[in-house]
Amino acid sequence: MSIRVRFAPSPTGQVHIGNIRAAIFNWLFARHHGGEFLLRIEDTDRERSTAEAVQGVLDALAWLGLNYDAPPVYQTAQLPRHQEAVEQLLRAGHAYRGSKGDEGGEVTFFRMPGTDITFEDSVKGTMSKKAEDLKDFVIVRSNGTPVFHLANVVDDVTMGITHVIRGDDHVENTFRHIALFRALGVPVPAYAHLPMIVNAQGKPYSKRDGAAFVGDFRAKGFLPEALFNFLALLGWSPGGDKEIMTRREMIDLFEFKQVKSSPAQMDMRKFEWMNGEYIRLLPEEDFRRQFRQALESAGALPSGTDELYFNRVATLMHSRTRSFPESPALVAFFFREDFAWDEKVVKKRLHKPGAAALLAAMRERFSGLDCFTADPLEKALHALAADKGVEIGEIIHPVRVAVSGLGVGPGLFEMLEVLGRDRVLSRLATALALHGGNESGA
RNA sequence: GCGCCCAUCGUCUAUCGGUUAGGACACCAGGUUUUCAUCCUGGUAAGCCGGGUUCGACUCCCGGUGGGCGUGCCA
Repeated sequence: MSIRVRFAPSPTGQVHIGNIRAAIFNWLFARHHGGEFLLRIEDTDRERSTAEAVQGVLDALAWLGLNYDAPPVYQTAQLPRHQEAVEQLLRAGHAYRGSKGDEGGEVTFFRMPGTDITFEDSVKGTMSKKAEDLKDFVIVRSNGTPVFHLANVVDDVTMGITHVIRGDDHVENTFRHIALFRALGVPVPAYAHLPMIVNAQGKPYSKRDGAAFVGDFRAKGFLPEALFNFLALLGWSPGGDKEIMTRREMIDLFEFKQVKSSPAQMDMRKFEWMNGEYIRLLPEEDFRRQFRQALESAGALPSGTDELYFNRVATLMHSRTRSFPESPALVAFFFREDFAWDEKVVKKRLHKPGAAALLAAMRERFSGLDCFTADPLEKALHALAADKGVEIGEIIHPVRVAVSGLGVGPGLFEMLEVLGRDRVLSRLATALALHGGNESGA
Protein backbone atom coordinates (compact mmCIF):
# COMPACT_ATOMS: atom_id res chain seq x y z
CA MET A 1 0.00 0.00 0.00
CA SER A 2 1.26 3.42 -0.93
CA ILE A 3 1.88 5.92 1.81
CA ARG A 4 -0.49 8.83 2.30
CA VAL A 5 -0.11 11.52 4.89
CA ARG A 6 -1.83 14.79 5.51
CA PHE A 7 -1.37 18.16 7.14
CA ALA A 8 -4.61 19.12 8.83
CA PRO A 9 -4.51 22.60 10.31
CA SER A 10 -7.51 24.42 11.64
CA PRO A 11 -7.69 27.88 10.07
CA THR A 12 -8.26 29.81 13.26
CA GLY A 13 -5.22 32.04 13.22
CA GLN A 14 -1.72 32.30 11.90
CA VAL A 15 0.36 29.21 11.16
CA HIS A 16 2.57 28.41 14.12
CA ILE A 17 6.10 27.12 13.54
CA GLY A 18 5.28 23.99 15.55
CA ASN A 19 2.47 23.35 13.15
CA ILE A 20 4.45 23.98 10.05
CA ARG A 21 7.16 21.71 11.32
CA ALA A 22 4.58 18.95 11.51
CA ALA A 23 3.80 19.75 7.89
CA ILE A 24 7.49 19.55 7.04
CA PHE A 25 7.86 16.14 8.66
CA ASN A 26 4.76 14.89 6.88
CA TRP A 27 6.08 16.19 3.60
CA LEU A 28 9.55 14.75 4.12
CA PHE A 29 8.10 11.39 5.06
CA ALA A 30 5.82 11.32 2.04
CA ARG A 31 8.56 12.35 -0.36
CA HIS A 32 11.01 9.91 1.14
CA HIS A 33 8.64 7.04 0.46
CA GLY A 34 7.27 8.34 -2.79
CA GLY A 35 3.88 8.66 -1.15
CA GLU A 36 1.34 11.43 -1.17
CA PHE A 37 1.19 14.54 0.94
CA LEU A 38 -2.32 15.91 1.31
CA LEU A 39 -3.84 19.01 2.83
CA ARG A 40 -7.02 19.13 4.82
CA ILE A 41 -8.45 22.32 6.20
CA GLU A 42 -10.24 21.55 9.44
CA ASP A 43 -12.65 24.41 9.36
CA THR A 44 -15.43 22.92 11.42
CA ASP A 45 -15.01 25.49 14.14
CA ARG A 46 -17.31 27.99 12.46
CA GLU A 47 -16.84 30.49 15.22
CA ARG A 48 -13.11 30.84 14.77
CA SER A 49 -12.34 29.73 11.24
CA THR A 50 -11.69 32.52 8.78
CA ALA A 51 -11.00 32.77 5.09
CA GLU A 52 -7.89 34.82 5.82
CA ALA A 53 -6.52 32.03 7.98
CA VAL A 54 -7.15 29.51 5.21
CA GLN A 55 -5.24 31.74 2.84
CA GLY A 56 -2.52 32.00 5.46
CA VAL A 57 -2.12 28.24 5.49
CA LEU A 58 -1.96 28.08 1.72
CA ASP A 59 0.58 30.90 1.60
CA ALA A 60 2.77 29.36 4.27
CA LEU A 61 2.86 26.02 2.47
CA ALA A 62 3.59 27.64 -0.86
CA TRP A 63 6.31 29.82 0.62
CA LEU A 64 8.07 26.81 2.09
CA GLY A 65 7.61 24.75 -1.03
CA LEU A 66 5.43 22.17 0.70
CA ASN A 67 3.49 21.11 -2.33
CA TYR A 68 0.51 18.82 -1.85
CA ASP A 69 -0.59 16.15 -4.24
CA ALA A 70 -4.30 16.86 -4.45
CA PRO A 71 -6.58 19.84 -4.00
CA PRO A 72 -7.15 20.74 -0.35
CA VAL A 73 -10.00 18.95 1.37
CA TYR A 74 -12.29 21.21 3.37
CA GLN A 75 -13.69 19.47 6.37
CA THR A 76 -16.99 21.32 6.34
CA ALA A 77 -17.64 19.80 2.92
CA GLN A 78 -17.34 16.33 4.40
CA LEU A 79 -20.40 16.67 6.61
CA PRO A 80 -22.47 14.03 4.80
CA ARG A 81 -19.76 11.46 5.36
CA HIS A 82 -19.52 12.39 9.00
CA GLN A 83 -23.24 11.88 9.38
CA GLU A 84 -23.12 8.56 7.57
CA ALA A 85 -20.41 7.38 9.89
CA VAL A 86 -22.41 8.40 12.93
CA GLU A 87 -25.42 6.46 11.63
CA GLN A 88 -23.21 3.47 11.10
CA LEU A 89 -21.85 3.68 14.62
CA LEU A 90 -25.32 4.11 16.05
CA ARG A 91 -26.61 1.07 14.16
CA ALA A 92 -23.72 -1.05 15.30
CA GLY A 93 -24.17 0.00 18.89
CA HIS A 94 -20.84 1.80 19.04
CA ALA A 95 -22.63 5.06 19.68
CA TYR A 96 -25.66 6.17 21.63
CA ARG A 97 -27.58 9.31 22.28
CA GLY A 98 -27.90 10.95 25.62
CA SER A 99 -27.66 14.22 27.45
CA LYS A 100 -24.67 15.67 29.13
CA GLY A 101 -24.08 18.47 31.55
CA ASP A 102 -26.66 21.13 31.99
CA GLU A 103 -26.70 22.45 28.47
CA GLY A 104 -29.79 20.48 27.61
CA GLY A 105 -30.29 18.90 24.21
CA GLU A 106 -29.14 15.50 23.16
CA VAL A 107 -25.64 14.61 22.08
CA THR A 108 -24.23 11.47 20.54
CA PHE A 109 -21.60 9.60 22.49
CA PHE A 110 -19.08 7.14 21.21
CA ARG A 111 -18.96 4.01 23.31
CA MET A 112 -15.41 3.06 24.18
CA PRO A 113 -14.75 -0.65 23.79
CA GLY A 114 -13.96 -1.24 27.44
CA THR A 115 -10.57 -2.72 26.68
CA ASP A 116 -7.06 -1.39 27.02
CA ILE A 117 -5.74 0.27 23.88
CA THR A 118 -2.14 0.08 22.74
CA PHE A 119 -0.35 1.39 19.70
CA GLU A 120 3.15 1.76 18.38
CA ASP A 121 4.18 5.34 17.95
CA SER A 122 7.02 5.76 15.46
CA VAL A 123 8.76 8.28 17.67
CA LYS A 124 7.49 7.60 21.17
CA GLY A 125 7.43 3.82 21.11
CA THR A 126 4.69 1.72 22.66
CA MET A 127 1.83 3.77 24.02
CA SER A 128 -0.83 2.22 26.16
CA LYS A 129 -3.92 3.28 28.02
CA LYS A 130 -6.03 1.28 30.41
CA ALA A 131 -9.71 0.75 29.72
CA GLU A 132 -10.69 2.52 32.93
CA ASP A 133 -8.94 5.68 31.72
CA LEU A 134 -10.84 5.69 28.46
CA LYS A 135 -14.26 7.16 28.79
CA ASP A 136 -17.05 7.53 26.30
CA PHE A 137 -16.97 10.87 24.55
CA VAL A 138 -19.17 13.13 22.51
CA ILE A 139 -18.98 12.79 18.74
CA VAL A 140 -22.00 14.88 17.75
CA ARG A 141 -23.05 18.06 19.51
CA SER A 142 -26.58 18.84 20.51
CA ASN A 143 -26.76 21.16 17.53
CA GLY A 144 -26.04 18.25 15.24
CA THR A 145 -22.49 19.11 14.20
CA PRO A 146 -19.76 16.51 14.49
CA VAL A 147 -16.92 16.98 16.91
CA PHE A 148 -13.23 17.05 15.92
CA HIS A 149 -12.53 13.42 16.83
CA LEU A 150 -15.23 12.08 14.59
CA ALA A 151 -14.56 14.42 11.68
CA ASN A 152 -10.83 13.89 11.88
CA VAL A 153 -11.07 10.12 11.82
CA VAL A 154 -13.73 9.92 9.15
CA ASP A 155 -11.79 12.28 6.91
CA ASP A 156 -8.63 10.26 7.39
CA VAL A 157 -10.61 7.23 6.28
CA THR A 158 -12.01 8.93 3.19
CA MET A 159 -8.64 10.33 2.28
CA GLY A 160 -6.97 6.99 2.73
CA ILE A 161 -4.43 8.29 5.24
CA THR A 162 -1.92 5.61 6.19
CA HIS A 163 0.26 7.55 8.61
CA VAL A 164 -0.83 10.24 11.01
CA ILE A 165 2.04 12.57 11.82
CA ARG A 166 1.15 15.39 14.17
CA GLY A 167 2.09 17.23 17.33
CA ASP A 168 2.62 15.66 20.71
CA ASP A 169 -0.49 17.38 22.01
CA HIS A 170 -2.53 14.81 20.12
CA VAL A 171 -1.26 11.64 21.79
CA GLU A 172 -4.18 11.38 24.18
CA ASN A 173 -6.63 11.75 21.32
CA THR A 174 -5.04 8.85 19.55
CA PHE A 175 -6.59 6.27 21.86
CA ARG A 176 -10.04 7.55 21.07
CA HIS A 177 -9.27 7.77 17.40
CA ILE A 178 -8.05 4.20 17.28
CA ALA A 179 -11.26 3.05 18.95
CA LEU A 180 -13.18 5.00 16.33
CA PHE A 181 -11.29 3.46 13.41
CA ARG A 182 -11.92 0.00 14.80
CA ALA A 183 -15.59 0.63 15.40
CA LEU A 184 -15.85 1.85 11.84
CA GLY A 185 -14.29 -1.39 10.73
CA VAL A 186 -11.37 0.19 8.89
CA PRO A 187 -7.60 -0.19 9.25
CA VAL A 188 -5.96 1.97 11.89
CA PRO A 189 -3.23 4.24 10.50
CA ALA A 190 0.28 4.30 11.87
CA TYR A 191 1.12 7.16 14.22
CA ALA A 192 4.04 9.46 14.86
CA HIS A 193 3.80 12.20 17.44
CA LEU A 194 6.29 15.01 17.21
CA PRO A 195 7.75 16.72 20.26
CA MET A 196 6.71 20.29 20.86
CA ILE A 197 8.80 23.36 20.21
CA VAL A 198 9.29 25.18 23.48
CA ASN A 199 10.75 28.45 24.69
CA ALA A 200 13.63 29.04 27.11
CA GLN A 201 11.29 28.33 30.00
CA GLY A 202 10.21 25.02 28.56
CA LYS A 203 6.76 26.38 27.82
CA PRO A 204 5.16 26.11 24.39
CA TYR A 205 6.81 28.53 22.03
CA SER A 206 4.52 31.49 21.59
CA LYS A 207 4.28 34.91 20.10
CA ARG A 208 5.76 36.34 23.28
CA ASP A 209 8.98 34.50 22.54
CA GLY A 210 9.53 36.36 19.29
CA ALA A 211 8.69 35.16 15.83
CA ALA A 212 6.28 32.30 16.36
CA PHE A 213 4.34 32.26 13.14
CA VAL A 214 5.52 31.42 9.66
CA GLY A 215 4.34 34.84 8.58
CA ASP A 216 6.64 36.50 11.11
CA PHE A 217 9.70 34.86 9.61
CA ARG A 218 8.61 35.69 6.15
CA ALA A 219 7.88 39.30 7.03
CA LYS A 220 11.32 39.64 8.55
CA GLY A 221 12.94 38.49 5.37
CA PHE A 222 14.20 35.13 6.50
CA LEU A 223 14.62 32.63 3.72
CA PRO A 224 12.16 29.76 3.40
CA GLU A 225 14.95 27.30 2.65
CA ALA A 226 16.67 28.27 5.87
CA LEU A 227 13.49 27.94 7.92
CA PHE A 228 12.77 24.59 6.34
CA ASN A 229 16.25 23.29 7.02
CA PHE A 230 16.29 24.60 10.56
CA LEU A 231 12.86 23.31 11.51
CA ALA A 232 13.57 19.93 9.95
CA LEU A 233 16.57 19.59 12.23
CA LEU A 234 14.61 20.53 15.32
CA GLY A 235 13.87 17.11 16.71
CA TRP A 236 15.26 15.17 13.78
CA SER A 237 18.91 14.33 13.43
CA PRO A 238 20.13 12.31 10.48
CA GLY A 239 23.39 11.68 12.32
CA GLY A 240 26.54 12.80 10.62
CA ASP A 241 27.97 16.28 10.82
CA LYS A 242 26.16 17.91 7.99
CA GLU A 243 23.56 20.48 8.96
CA ILE A 244 23.12 22.57 5.83
CA MET A 245 21.27 20.15 3.60
CA THR A 246 19.45 20.31 0.35
CA ARG A 247 15.87 19.18 0.23
CA ARG A 248 16.94 16.16 -1.71
CA GLU A 249 19.35 15.18 1.02
CA MET A 250 16.73 15.66 3.71
CA ILE A 251 14.22 13.61 1.78
CA ASP A 252 16.70 10.81 1.25
CA LEU A 253 17.77 10.73 4.87
CA PHE A 254 14.47 11.25 6.63
CA GLU A 255 13.40 8.54 9.06
CA PHE A 256 11.32 8.51 12.20
CA LYS A 257 13.89 6.35 13.93
CA GLN A 258 15.99 9.46 14.28
CA VAL A 259 13.28 11.77 15.53
CA LYS A 260 13.75 12.62 19.19
CA SER A 261 10.86 12.40 21.58
CA SER A 262 11.91 15.27 23.79
CA PRO A 263 10.87 18.87 23.24
CA ALA A 264 13.25 21.25 21.50
CA GLN A 265 13.94 24.92 21.91
CA MET A 266 14.14 27.32 19.02
CA ASP A 267 17.57 29.01 19.07
CA MET A 268 17.25 32.19 17.04
CA ARG A 269 21.01 32.74 16.99
CA LYS A 270 21.61 29.43 15.32
CA PHE A 271 18.74 30.07 12.98
CA GLU A 272 20.25 33.40 11.97
CA TRP A 273 23.54 31.70 11.30
CA MET A 274 21.82 29.17 9.09
CA ASN A 275 19.88 31.92 7.37
CA GLY A 276 23.20 33.64 6.64
CA GLU A 277 24.50 30.45 5.07
CA TYR A 278 21.51 30.38 2.77
CA ILE A 279 21.82 34.07 1.97
CA ARG A 280 25.35 33.48 0.78
CA LEU A 281 24.08 30.75 -1.51
CA LEU A 282 21.55 33.11 -3.07
CA PRO A 283 22.09 34.18 -6.69
CA GLU A 284 23.06 37.85 -6.84
CA GLU A 285 19.75 39.00 -8.33
CA ASP A 286 17.75 37.21 -5.65
CA PHE A 287 19.85 38.76 -2.97
CA ARG A 288 19.34 42.21 -4.47
CA ARG A 289 15.62 41.79 -4.57
CA GLN A 290 15.32 40.78 -0.95
CA PHE A 291 17.90 43.26 0.18
CA ARG A 292 15.93 46.02 -1.50
CA GLN A 293 12.74 44.78 0.07
CA ALA A 294 14.30 44.83 3.53
CA LEU A 295 15.53 48.39 3.09
CA GLU A 296 12.31 49.62 1.59
CA SER A 297 10.11 48.17 4.29
CA ALA A 298 12.35 49.83 6.87
CA GLY A 299 12.11 53.12 5.02
CA ALA A 300 15.88 53.08 4.59
CA LEU A 301 15.92 53.35 0.83
CA PRO A 302 15.03 56.80 -0.55
CA SER A 303 12.94 56.65 -3.68
CA GLY A 304 14.91 57.59 -6.74
CA THR A 305 18.05 55.87 -5.57
CA ASP A 306 20.22 55.05 -8.54
CA GLU A 307 19.81 51.46 -9.61
CA LEU A 308 23.47 50.89 -10.30
CA TYR A 309 24.52 52.45 -7.04
CA PHE A 310 22.07 50.26 -5.17
CA ASN A 311 23.39 47.17 -6.91
CA ARG A 312 26.94 47.99 -5.96
CA VAL A 313 25.95 48.37 -2.32
CA ALA A 314 24.10 45.06 -2.49
CA THR A 315 27.16 43.32 -3.85
CA LEU A 316 29.23 44.70 -1.02
CA MET A 317 26.77 43.39 1.55
CA HIS A 318 25.90 39.99 0.15
CA SER A 319 28.66 38.02 1.83
CA ARG A 320 28.20 39.66 5.19
CA THR A 321 24.45 39.50 5.61
CA ARG A 322 23.10 37.01 8.10
CA SER A 323 19.56 38.19 8.18
CA PHE A 324 17.73 40.94 6.34
CA PRO A 325 16.24 42.60 9.42
CA GLU A 326 19.71 43.78 10.41
CA SER A 327 20.48 45.27 7.01
CA PRO A 328 18.84 48.72 7.23
CA ALA A 329 20.93 49.81 10.21
CA LEU A 330 24.13 48.59 8.59
CA VAL A 331 23.76 50.32 5.24
CA ALA A 332 21.68 53.43 5.93
CA PHE A 333 24.76 55.62 5.43
CA PHE A 334 24.99 54.60 1.81
CA PHE A 335 21.68 56.25 1.07
CA ARG A 336 21.35 59.29 3.26
CA GLU A 337 23.46 62.00 4.80
CA ASP A 338 21.74 62.09 8.17
CA PHE A 339 22.89 58.63 9.15
CA ALA A 340 23.32 57.69 12.79
CA TRP A 341 26.69 57.90 14.49
CA ASP A 342 27.86 55.14 16.76
CA GLU A 343 29.00 57.35 19.62
CA LYS A 344 31.29 54.74 21.13
CA VAL A 345 33.15 54.33 17.88
CA VAL A 346 33.25 58.08 17.28
CA LYS A 347 34.82 58.55 20.68
CA LYS A 348 37.30 55.76 20.16
CA ARG A 349 38.37 56.65 16.64
CA LEU A 350 37.71 60.32 16.03
CA HIS A 351 38.41 61.77 19.44
CA LYS A 352 41.71 60.00 19.56
CA PRO A 353 44.78 62.28 19.66
CA GLY A 354 46.10 62.86 16.17
CA ALA A 355 43.06 61.43 14.45
CA ALA A 356 41.78 64.76 13.19
CA ALA A 357 45.11 65.73 11.69
CA LEU A 358 45.42 62.42 9.89
CA LEU A 359 41.86 62.68 8.68
CA ALA A 360 42.47 66.14 7.31
CA ALA A 361 45.62 65.00 5.55
CA MET A 362 43.85 62.00 4.15
CA ARG A 363 41.05 64.13 2.81
CA GLU A 364 43.59 66.34 1.15
CA ARG A 365 45.23 63.41 -0.63
CA PHE A 366 41.92 61.75 -1.56
CA SER A 367 40.72 64.97 -3.12
CA GLY A 368 43.79 65.01 -5.33
CA LEU A 369 43.13 61.56 -6.73
CA ASP A 370 42.30 61.34 -10.42
CA CYS A 371 40.67 58.00 -10.11
CA PHE A 372 38.49 57.41 -7.07
CA THR A 373 38.62 53.63 -7.05
CA ALA A 374 39.69 51.10 -4.43
CA ASP A 375 43.20 50.59 -5.65
CA PRO A 376 44.39 54.22 -5.79
CA LEU A 377 42.51 54.95 -2.57
CA GLU A 378 44.33 52.15 -0.82
CA LYS A 379 47.69 53.25 -2.20
CA ALA A 380 47.06 56.82 -1.10
CA LEU A 381 46.22 55.69 2.38
CA HIS A 382 49.27 53.48 2.66
CA ALA A 383 51.43 56.31 1.39
CA LEU A 384 50.08 58.73 3.96
CA ALA A 385 50.62 56.19 6.74
CA ALA A 386 54.20 55.71 5.63
CA ASP A 387 54.83 59.45 5.41
CA LYS A 388 53.39 60.05 8.86
CA GLY A 389 55.00 56.98 10.33
CA VAL A 390 51.75 55.50 11.66
CA GLU A 391 50.00 52.18 11.37
CA ILE A 392 47.46 52.16 8.57
CA GLY A 393 44.80 51.35 11.14
CA GLU A 394 45.33 54.82 12.59
CA ILE A 395 43.87 56.22 9.42
CA ILE A 396 41.54 53.47 8.29
CA HIS A 397 39.44 53.52 11.43
CA PRO A 398 38.83 57.27 11.59
CA VAL A 399 38.00 57.34 7.88
CA ARG A 400 35.51 54.54 8.27
CA VAL A 401 33.69 56.23 11.11
CA ALA A 402 33.76 59.58 9.35
CA VAL A 403 32.05 58.28 6.23
CA SER A 404 29.72 55.69 7.73
CA GLY A 405 29.25 56.50 11.39
CA LEU A 406 29.97 52.85 12.11
CA GLY A 407 32.87 50.73 13.27
CA VAL A 408 31.94 47.83 11.05
CA GLY A 409 31.20 47.47 7.40
CA PRO A 410 32.51 46.27 4.06
CA GLY A 411 36.17 46.55 3.08
CA LEU A 412 37.01 50.23 3.44
CA PHE A 413 38.37 50.94 -0.03
CA GLU A 414 35.58 49.23 -1.91
CA MET A 415 33.19 51.07 0.32
CA LEU A 416 34.80 54.44 -0.46
CA GLU A 417 34.75 53.66 -4.13
CA VAL A 418 31.05 52.89 -4.07
CA LEU A 419 30.25 55.94 -1.97
CA GLY A 420 32.13 58.04 -4.48
CA ARG A 421 34.29 61.12 -4.30
CA ASP A 422 31.60 63.65 -3.45
CA ARG A 423 30.13 61.80 -0.51
CA VAL A 424 33.49 60.80 0.87
CA LEU A 425 35.07 64.23 0.71
CA SER A 426 32.07 66.01 2.12
CA ARG A 427 31.65 63.53 4.93
CA LEU A 428 35.29 63.76 5.87
CA ALA A 429 34.89 67.53 6.02
CA THR A 430 31.75 67.22 8.10
CA ALA A 431 33.42 64.83 10.50
CA LEU A 432 36.35 67.20 10.89
CA ALA A 433 34.04 70.11 11.57
CA LEU A 434 32.05 68.12 14.12
CA HIS A 435 34.83 66.28 15.85
CA GLY A 436 38.06 67.92 14.85
CA GLY A 437 38.31 69.88 18.06
CA ASN A 438 37.29 67.05 20.31
CA GLU A 439 40.54 65.26 20.72
CA SER A 440 40.94 64.04 24.23
CA GLY A 441 43.40 62.19 26.38
CA ALA A 442 46.50 64.10 25.29
C1' G B 1 -5.90 15.57 41.63
C1' C B 2 -5.59 11.63 37.90
C1' G B 3 -3.42 9.64 33.22
C1' C B 4 0.49 9.80 29.63
C1' C B 5 5.21 11.58 28.08
C1' C B 6 10.18 13.81 28.47
C1' A B 7 15.33 14.67 30.85
C1' U B 8 23.59 14.72 27.42
C1' C B 9 27.59 21.36 26.95
C1' G B 10 23.78 27.92 27.41
C1' U B 11 20.95 25.94 22.68
C1' C B 12 20.18 21.92 18.70
C1' U B 13 22.13 17.13 18.92
C1' A B 14 25.53 12.08 18.34
C1' U B 15 26.06 7.93 21.57
C1' C B 16 22.08 2.55 21.06
C1' G B 17 26.89 -1.45 28.25
C1' G B 18 33.37 -0.50 27.70
C1' U B 19 34.56 6.48 23.88
C1' U B 20 39.81 11.30 26.11
C1' A B 21 31.26 11.55 25.79
C1' G B 22 31.69 13.59 19.20
C1' G B 23 29.56 17.61 16.02
C1' A B 24 26.85 22.37 15.10
C1' C B 25 25.30 27.42 16.95
C1' A B 26 26.86 30.86 20.53
C1' C B 27 31.17 32.38 23.33
C1' C B 28 36.75 33.12 24.06
C1' A B 29 41.89 33.24 21.86
C1' G B 30 45.05 33.29 17.53
C1' G B 31 45.66 33.52 12.12
C1' U B 32 43.93 35.06 7.15
C1' U B 33 49.93 41.24 5.66
C1' U B 34 42.55 47.42 7.31
C1' U B 35 37.60 47.01 10.66
C1' C B 36 33.35 43.75 10.74
C1' A B 37 31.73 39.44 8.40
C1' U B 38 33.48 35.14 5.74
C1' C B 39 37.35 31.42 6.10
C1' C B 40 41.21 28.56 9.01
C1' U B 41 43.30 26.92 13.88
C1' G B 42 42.79 26.23 18.96
C1' G B 43 39.91 26.64 23.58
C1' U B 44 35.93 26.92 27.65
C1' A B 45 31.44 23.98 28.33
C1' A B 46 27.25 18.31 29.41
C1' G B 47 25.09 12.93 31.07
C1' C B 48 18.99 16.19 37.00
C1' C B 49 19.30 13.40 41.89
C1' G B 50 19.17 8.62 44.62
C1' G B 51 19.03 3.54 44.48
C1' G B 52 19.68 -0.98 41.97
C1' U B 53 21.30 -4.80 37.65
C1' U B 54 26.36 -5.63 35.74
C1' C B 55 33.24 -7.08 35.76
C1' G B 56 31.67 -2.27 33.76
C1' A B 57 26.58 2.33 33.10
C1' C B 58 24.88 8.57 29.88
C1' U B 59 23.03 4.01 27.95
C1' C B 60 18.92 -1.20 31.29
C1' C B 61 15.33 -1.27 35.86
C1' C B 62 12.96 1.30 40.17
C1' G B 63 12.09 5.75 42.95
C1' G B 64 12.49 11.02 43.37
C1' U B 65 12.80 15.92 41.31
C1' G B 66 11.83 19.13 37.35
C1' G B 67 9.20 20.12 32.87
C1' G B 68 5.45 19.19 29.07
C1' C B 69 0.78 17.27 27.24
C1' G B 70 -4.11 15.58 28.23
C1' U B 71 -8.26 15.46 31.33
C1' G B 72 -14.39 20.39 26.43
C1' C B 73 -20.95 19.79 23.18
C1' C B 74 -12.09 23.53 20.86
C1' A B 75 -9.25 21.65 17.19
